[in-house]
Amino acid sequence: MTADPDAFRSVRAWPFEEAAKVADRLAKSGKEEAQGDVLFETGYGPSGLPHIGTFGEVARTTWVRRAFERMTGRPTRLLAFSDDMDGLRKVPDNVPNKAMLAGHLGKPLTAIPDPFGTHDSFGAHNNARLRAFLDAFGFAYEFASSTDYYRAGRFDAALLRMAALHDRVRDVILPTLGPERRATYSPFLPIHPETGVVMQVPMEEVRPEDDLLVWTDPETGRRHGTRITGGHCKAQWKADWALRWFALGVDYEMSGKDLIDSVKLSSAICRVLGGEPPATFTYELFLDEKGQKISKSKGNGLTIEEWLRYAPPESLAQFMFGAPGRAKRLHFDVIPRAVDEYLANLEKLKAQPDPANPAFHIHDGGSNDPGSPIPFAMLLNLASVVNAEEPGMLWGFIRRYAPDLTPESHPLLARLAEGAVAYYRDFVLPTKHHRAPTPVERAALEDLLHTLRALDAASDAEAIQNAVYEIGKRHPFPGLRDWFACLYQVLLGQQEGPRFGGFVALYGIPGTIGLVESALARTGEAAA
RNA sequence: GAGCCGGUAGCUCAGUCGGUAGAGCACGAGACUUUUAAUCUUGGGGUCGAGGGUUCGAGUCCCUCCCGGCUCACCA
Repeated sequence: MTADPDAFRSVRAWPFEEAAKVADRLAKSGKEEAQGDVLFETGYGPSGLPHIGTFGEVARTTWVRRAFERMTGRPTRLLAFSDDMDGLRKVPDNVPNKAMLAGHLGKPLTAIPDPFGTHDSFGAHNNARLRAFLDAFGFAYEFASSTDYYRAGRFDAALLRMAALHDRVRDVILPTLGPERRATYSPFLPIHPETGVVMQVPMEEVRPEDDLLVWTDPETGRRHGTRITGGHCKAQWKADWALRWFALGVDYEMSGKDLIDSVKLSSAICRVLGGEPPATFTYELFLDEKGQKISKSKGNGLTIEEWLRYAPPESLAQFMFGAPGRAKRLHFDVIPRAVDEYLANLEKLKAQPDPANPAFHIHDGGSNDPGSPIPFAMLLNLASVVNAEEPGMLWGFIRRYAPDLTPESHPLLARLAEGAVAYYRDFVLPTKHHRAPTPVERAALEDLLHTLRALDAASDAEAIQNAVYEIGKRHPFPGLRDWFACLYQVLLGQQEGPRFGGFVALYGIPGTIGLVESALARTGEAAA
């Protein structure tokens, strides 16, 4: 597609609307020609490991970034910024060596040994996890470590400027704090020269001309002088965000609605420093199936591993694309719908590259993926009907439906078949109830057992079906329907089922014999 | 207290530029048949949360209110 700014401006898709915001901001601020790359940022807290929200934020930011490139033709960068210099507040639950970590509370994550023992520091470990996560999805980004940036002096000029404007920055922040914090608050957090702890103490003197902060350790009563620059102090969170925006010239950053106040405050600080805050975007948080908020400690909601167990990442991207400004329920039940929406959009994309199509963004403009001619919902249904234990059973039916489909020709379909089997195994199978046979049914099943053992292993579905049908007629069932209902309820544990001969042919005669044997061995209440 | 999002069929939701209210599921009826359905056809079901405004015309735009959910007011 040729870059035609006005055409893309009118596209009814939120990434283009966001891209227009970025373009307008650049035009207004006069940065249009001044600097080169337009900078998009996503930020990461120190303690959190990458999760499903991380995927959403990076995917969404990437879509805005690409839309902006199409709209303006300008080069961009995506900075994945890790706030790894932040002090460790509490020992996380999900790590080894908790006692060791407890001895390092308050220190920057990059100054704490790695509890996993695989990296130079806890911060480095978390950073590696983040990068591996982003790489696994093929995101294009540039990683940034806060510690590295501070130490390399990339914030020095901005820090000195913030020191020179110390009172004005405080004036912006203080009204938002409670009276207790207000008394001691400083946007500067010096690193203790002896303990290495990130200190939250009042500044007695802020002397940018001497590159010096003066403060007192409340524990020892000793006064310290700490350099402002060179990584000897860091900025408190909201000031830190503003400092970063100002120093790096961040043009776009999105965040959850829990950070609305922080965005406002950091924007105000950024302006005090003399910068223009980035174009920002607030997305809604996700809820679980009951409408409760997703909380890692509660364990509700859905992890990204769980989603990918049942469906490919494109379907998760489809989910993340839809209505970011709306609170959406994120649980297992939304997966089939997201998959089928994605499949439909993929087909539309292949027919015509429409920038309003979510798949256009997910595939950065186009795709020649053969997709899946079979909807995921149908595969799930099929998996349940045939009691699918592995994808090959689904493929037996798929080939009958469309002989030219193979896992090789349609890898996405193959992935969906695997997901459907997993979904069936995890959600449908546990609810199945194999009832015990009645005396009449027991006799018929024994008859079936002998018949199956006598059958030629190469018998086709029709021959098996006829044999099963004859057994039903030999025994005193009120109707043949009851014989087949017995087969489904006793053997498969479900109310309905596939044509039985076809099922046996696919499932195998030995396997079916096993089902009958275990059903006959089962004791317990017979159905009335 | 401040802010964000929502309220449309029994359920989950879609509804584009303001132009005669839609889908899926569920439910009802029918067709097909060696029991079945990855089959087909079809039906019923709506105060679009309430009120006002703009308009020839409002689910849609504006204002007020009600209800529900969430977030922030300590830290990041």
